[in-house]
Amino acid sequence: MTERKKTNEPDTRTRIVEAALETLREEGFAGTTARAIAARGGFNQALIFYHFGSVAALLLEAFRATSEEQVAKYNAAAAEVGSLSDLVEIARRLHEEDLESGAVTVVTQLMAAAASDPDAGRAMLDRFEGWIGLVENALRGALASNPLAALVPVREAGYAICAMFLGIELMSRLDPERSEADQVFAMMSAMAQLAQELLPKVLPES
Amino acid sequence: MTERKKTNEPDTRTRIVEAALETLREEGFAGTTARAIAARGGFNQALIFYHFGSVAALLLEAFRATSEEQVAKYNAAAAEVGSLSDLVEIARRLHEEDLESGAVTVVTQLMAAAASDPDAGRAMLDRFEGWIGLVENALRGALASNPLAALVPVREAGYAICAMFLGIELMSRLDPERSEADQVFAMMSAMAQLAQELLPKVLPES
DNA sequence: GTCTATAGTCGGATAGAC
DNA sequence: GTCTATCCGACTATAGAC
Repeated sequence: MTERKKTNEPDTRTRIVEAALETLREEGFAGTTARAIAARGGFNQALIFYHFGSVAALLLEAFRATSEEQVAKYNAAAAEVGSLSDLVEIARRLHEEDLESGAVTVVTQLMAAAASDPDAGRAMLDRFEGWIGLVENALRGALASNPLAALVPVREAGYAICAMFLGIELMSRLDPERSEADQVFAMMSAMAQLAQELLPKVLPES
Repeated sequence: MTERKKTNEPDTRTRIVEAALETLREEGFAGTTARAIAARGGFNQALIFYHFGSVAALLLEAFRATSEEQVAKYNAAAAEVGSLSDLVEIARRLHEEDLESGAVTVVTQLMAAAASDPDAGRAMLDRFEGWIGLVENALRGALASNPLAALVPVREAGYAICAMFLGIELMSRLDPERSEADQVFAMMSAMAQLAQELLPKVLPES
């Protein structure tokens, strides 16, 4: 990795990665060309090939960077999860922040694009493992004081929750004004509340 | 609509729509060009523009066609749903059939592509309403004999289930060999079973 | 490391013959 | 309705000056 100077200016690689993410978010995968990225970031198109070799390699690196950043950010929050309600609340907050940052939108765009390229698909899945693990951890915390813990396979549930989150993001972006994500999170919050109240009555402590 | 001849040969519009869906499934959105569609279907590229005006218009029409077909097909099954377990089983079957047909993969590809085009996004969302309604109906059937019915808002739950399904499809396509969809459906089946056994004990009949 | 310029390819779309 | 031929713009990627 290149040394970071003590200036406020990010180095070129970082600027390129950030412009790539921004383009992916605003223009979608199909609109994320070397020219579009360079125009958005205000640098020369040829720099992308000098620094990353190809647009595809840049996008993979950009996904790695944003995944690491986001997972680190939410892992702290996940460690504090003590109930299903907490878990829903984190998900809600992540969604809300994504309306601005588009970090998850970037994931759905890259996943859809990688669906027809086995190598890219495998690479994406490897990197997405961090997200699933994040949810698994949060889920373990959420179930710690719940008799349901013995009955819910955390891996599968984490996978399913990630899937739902991606799907909500995909649908919400189609027409943000008609997004029903808020109501969905409210519903899940109510369900979590219900599960916490009712389950102890019917399940014995393990 | 053009009259259907009494031959086994589908008319040209149909052939084009089918080639477009096949291309979308095999090559992804980025690879779905007029030339690729024509090559796959064995017809002339110019026919796409003669019959549909543009590639984008063709894809929208293709989505309409496949959605209507799939929703009609599964609406019959949805009407028979009498429990949460039935609902999970339908979802599992749809997923299994999608491994072959790719009908849902097409939806995720078109949704991701439409994310950066507000007009296309709204059109996609309108047409996706049929899928949400399908799940809503199945859910009503699943909850009919369950005290949970009074507590679960069917619209939100239907939306969430659709989202999860799309997400599972998106993730599964990245590397079909590493797909965890089967385990996820098994987990949901167990949860449905559990809900059916336990909830009546703790919720009064409404 | 960053720039300009350009080669080479592929895409949407149309004109016009049949 | 279907074909051939083609225009033209946009793309990735590279060569080479600075």
